[in-house]
Amino acid sequence: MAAFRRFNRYFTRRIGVLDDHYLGQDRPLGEARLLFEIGEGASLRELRRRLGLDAGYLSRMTKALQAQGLVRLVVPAHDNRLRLVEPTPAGRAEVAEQQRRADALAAGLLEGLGPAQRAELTAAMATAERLLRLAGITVETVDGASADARACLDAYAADIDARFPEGYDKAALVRPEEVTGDAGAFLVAYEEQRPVGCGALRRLAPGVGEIRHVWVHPEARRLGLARRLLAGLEQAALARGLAVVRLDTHAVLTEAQAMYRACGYAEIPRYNDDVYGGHWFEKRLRAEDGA
Amino acid sequence: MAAFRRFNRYFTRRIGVLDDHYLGQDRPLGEARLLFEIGEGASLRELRRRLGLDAGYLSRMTKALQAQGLVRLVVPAHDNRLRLVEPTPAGRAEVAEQQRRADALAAGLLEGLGPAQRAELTAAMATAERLLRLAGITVETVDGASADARACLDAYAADIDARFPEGYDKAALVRPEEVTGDAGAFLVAYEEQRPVGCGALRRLAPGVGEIRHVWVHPEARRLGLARRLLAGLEQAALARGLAVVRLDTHAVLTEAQAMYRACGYAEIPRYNDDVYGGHWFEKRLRAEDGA
DNA sequence: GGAGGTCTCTGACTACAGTCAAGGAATGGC
DNA sequence: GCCATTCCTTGACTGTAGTCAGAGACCTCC
Repeated sequence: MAAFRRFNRYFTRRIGVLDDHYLGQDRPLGEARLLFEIGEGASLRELRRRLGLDAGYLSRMTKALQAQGLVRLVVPAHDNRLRLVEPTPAGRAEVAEQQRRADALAAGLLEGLGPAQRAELTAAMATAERLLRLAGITVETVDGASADARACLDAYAADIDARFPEGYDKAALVRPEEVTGDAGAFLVAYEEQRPVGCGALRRLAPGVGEIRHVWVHPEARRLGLARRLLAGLEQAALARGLAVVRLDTHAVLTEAQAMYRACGYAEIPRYNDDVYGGHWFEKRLRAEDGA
Repeated sequence: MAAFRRFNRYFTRRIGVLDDHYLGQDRPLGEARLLFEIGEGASLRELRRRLGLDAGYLSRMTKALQAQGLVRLVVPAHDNRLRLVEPTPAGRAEVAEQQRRADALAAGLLEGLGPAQRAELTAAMATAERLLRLAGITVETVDGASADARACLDAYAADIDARFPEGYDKAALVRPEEVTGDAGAFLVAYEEQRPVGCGALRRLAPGVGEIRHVWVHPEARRLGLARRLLAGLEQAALARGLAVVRLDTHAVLTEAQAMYRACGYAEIPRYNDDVYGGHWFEKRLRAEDGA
């Protein structure tokens, strides 16, 4: 804990401040950040949400960037209230220059290290980033019909539709009422208010639950999030008096199968007529599981 | 490199900004930082140097803190121009509250992690900090009579005086002219403009140099800095046509002996009449050493 | 006993970051 | 067709950070 705070202080002082300062250089920091966030184009609404800025403040900064010839404002056809901000060639060049400067700064910071030390540093940072991200993700029970739940399921369906040789029919997804209240549960994992994973639990038979649709956003994989979702679903099952949970996976999802085995699931014979099923698993839950 | 920048961005956004923001809370960030830096008391001059602030700005902020009853200004007896800033009990309480808040924030960030994951995170951060610090340290050749060189040698002498059972007589230190120009070299390692280590090279005989006074500040140990200093001295020796370097160490400095062996030094018979010598080492240099 | 330098304080600024409220234009639901 | 809502813009502010120049008190060195 003390070590954590120590690192934070040291790192912020050495890198954080510098980074921002050099990035802006000849331009107010707010504008530089905004320009960077615009990227290849974004709506003002989106930028306001993402950066948490006041509408008036954002409007003015955007105008300033426009006056400098760095961005263009266009009105989208489908909604005349909105404004899309797009970088001009000059704006793109400016961002590239920002990146170049930041890279040069980073290179300068690493100058004193040999290749082996750099590799060690990179590995340590990757580990720290992975764990910090995982620490920042919260798993919440939401209504199966909520927008976030539907968005996750849509992404899940699109994801496996691309991976299954036979595709995936969205009609096979759980219905909201199956995962609500006593019947079951729907969990969504949030990273900085953005849903990045989900999992569903439904009642299969008395005392037996089924786990379905465990999914993690591609950008949030390899953090250990699927295990957290699984543990949360197991806890939800126990809370509903379901001492046994089952699930099936498609034959192509080999990593998923490995994870279920590692989490105490044992392969069992086919228990349903799911057309996508290739492997069936079961786990008997005890109170300490999913804690 | 990309990973490095990625981590910087992520970390700054997640931790750095928050940290500062929460720290200040009901007080301008500048004042909060200043109060923290004052610690148990400091002179305005010192604070100005350390924080890189404008004299007028600092004066005003200090006055503001004084008006809030958080610090006291006293004039030191030895120089009436200076002002010492000391925290009042209320100021101390304020800093403690800052710390408490920052700790709570950090604890909140780590909440989602189990003990094993926390340990992994802490280890990764310690590694990253060690390497970043090492990367930020520069080794420079300075005049043996310079203030920094003398400060390092004084610290070195005090250090080993405490460790040698028989104490240490400063008369045994190299004289500035022995480590100047063609005769030898004096290296000082700087971390953020502060000298944190040194090493001396002098000519012992034609083609033979002697390395002396390799020292690292207690707060900069275990970074691998002694090896860098040693490599720098070897390079300096080669540049002066000294293909062989020797050195001696006291019997109690066992870590130093291990380091010399690891760096290619072989123990040899006594080659001088140094009263502090307990082990004598030699290394034949090749062009690639010390590069 | 100056002369030159150091240290602090004060006044007068500037720029950036951010907030609040009013209002116009457009949209969507009824 | 109306009304509430959304989205953006504009004007009027506030507070913080930071700079610059001048002046007074004091110190050190010669």
